[in-house]
Amino acid sequence: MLDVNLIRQNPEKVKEGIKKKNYAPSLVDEFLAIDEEWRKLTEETDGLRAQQKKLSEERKIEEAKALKEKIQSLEESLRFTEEKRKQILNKFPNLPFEDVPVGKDDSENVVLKTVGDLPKWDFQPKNYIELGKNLGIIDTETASETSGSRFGYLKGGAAMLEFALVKLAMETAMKKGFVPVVPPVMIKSEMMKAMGYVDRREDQDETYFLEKDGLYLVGTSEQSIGPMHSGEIFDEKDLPKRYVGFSTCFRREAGSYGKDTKGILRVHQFDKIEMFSFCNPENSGKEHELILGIEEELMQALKLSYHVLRICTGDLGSPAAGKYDIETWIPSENKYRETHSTSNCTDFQARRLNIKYKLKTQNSKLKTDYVHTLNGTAFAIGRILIAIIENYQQKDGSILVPEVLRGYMGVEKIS
RNA sequence: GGUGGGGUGCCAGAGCGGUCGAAUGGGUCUGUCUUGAAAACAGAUAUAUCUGAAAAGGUAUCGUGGGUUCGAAUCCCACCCCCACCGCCA
Repeated sequence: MLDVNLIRQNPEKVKEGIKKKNYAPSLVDEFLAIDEEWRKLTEETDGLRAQQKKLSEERKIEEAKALKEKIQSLEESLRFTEEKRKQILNKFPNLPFEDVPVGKDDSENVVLKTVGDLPKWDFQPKNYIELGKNLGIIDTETASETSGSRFGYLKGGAAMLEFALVKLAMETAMKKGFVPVVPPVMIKSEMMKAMGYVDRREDQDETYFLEKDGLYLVGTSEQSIGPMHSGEIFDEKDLPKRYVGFSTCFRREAGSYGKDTKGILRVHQFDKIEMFSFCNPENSGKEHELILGIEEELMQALKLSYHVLRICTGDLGSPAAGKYDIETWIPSENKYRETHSTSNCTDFQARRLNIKYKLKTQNSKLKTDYVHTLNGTAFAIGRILIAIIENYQQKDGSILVPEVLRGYMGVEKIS
């Protein structure tokens, strides 16, 4: 949610910001109009209520009675207007930081740096689907029988790789003060809304909703970690609050028919380790760098080639003000593909979740302000598995286990 | 799934139709006292929103949403959540 006062006082700036994110600037005018109406109604209703209260206290029951109907009808239109106002306000995306490159979509993201060498082979490398099938560690055919398209079984070495990756990611993040969490994967709709993922039709189509229970399946553990502190006020000294969550993630992939239909790159269900941080607004820039740093550390530990992208305004998504992606080299596609993403959502989610912190002002008075929230992928299992399998393949079709994972795996090779 | 109990401010806990934004205790903060601290004493201590330059004032908030009433923390309805026990279950 955006700060109402920002829209009122700085409509041009807000227009400019949302336009960069491909939202219609007219949203601002729409809001200002309804806001004006809402204020008028509020003032009127409050005045009448004050009158009624006074009469009531003086036991002028008849006179108070006369006001009742008027107030009730005013309250009704106030409720209606309020609801509409809220709806419009919720349509606003977070504003991008000034230094985010302006662009219409993912084609205009900017490569910040490229790290690691591309693998070289003296044989014809295979893609992970073939490798995984031959080794019997990835099975999408059986999965399509049991569950339909875009599902997969990870077996044997692939399953063991997952657990090794989880352990590595958890341990790495824990060293930086992240508390490990296994969160619920079903959350209430109000929490999903607060995280800013179901405001628009397109977003709704992406999530699974359990009608009978009124619960959403999370698309990332960010959605259930954010609400952990909903309604809380932190002491300044308790920030940052860092979590690293492991959870299964569910995505309908409704808008991606025909895209990446084979294999496990784009599936309805995968496991992911996700970092999440609640922090002092002053430090959110630094915190973002920290999270990106951990992602890179993990990539370097796996010795995979990757590059870091600064995501442009048009590709940011609703809650983020700034975002980096890491794309990892996928030999069979001869290109880098997205494996990690980290966003600074500033106070956008905190406003709706109502998460604040107490700070001392200069004259040592206490006041509260919203925290900033950030999230970032440690490992998205399916995708990082693909990268490992392809980049570490051997001539005989076996997969060398990356050195850092051998201790967890107990083997050097998957064959 | 069943039965019973319950959700009140930072915490504990009273209130069960008006004078209640809410007793009392604890905590926290400020001041007095003190070389310093403790103790004692005095005072302060919610949030949101509207009007206003400000001072100030209005309104709303006792799990959530409706309703009854001139008036609701208090009565009614629905929902959510928590606790205990029973059943089922990894």
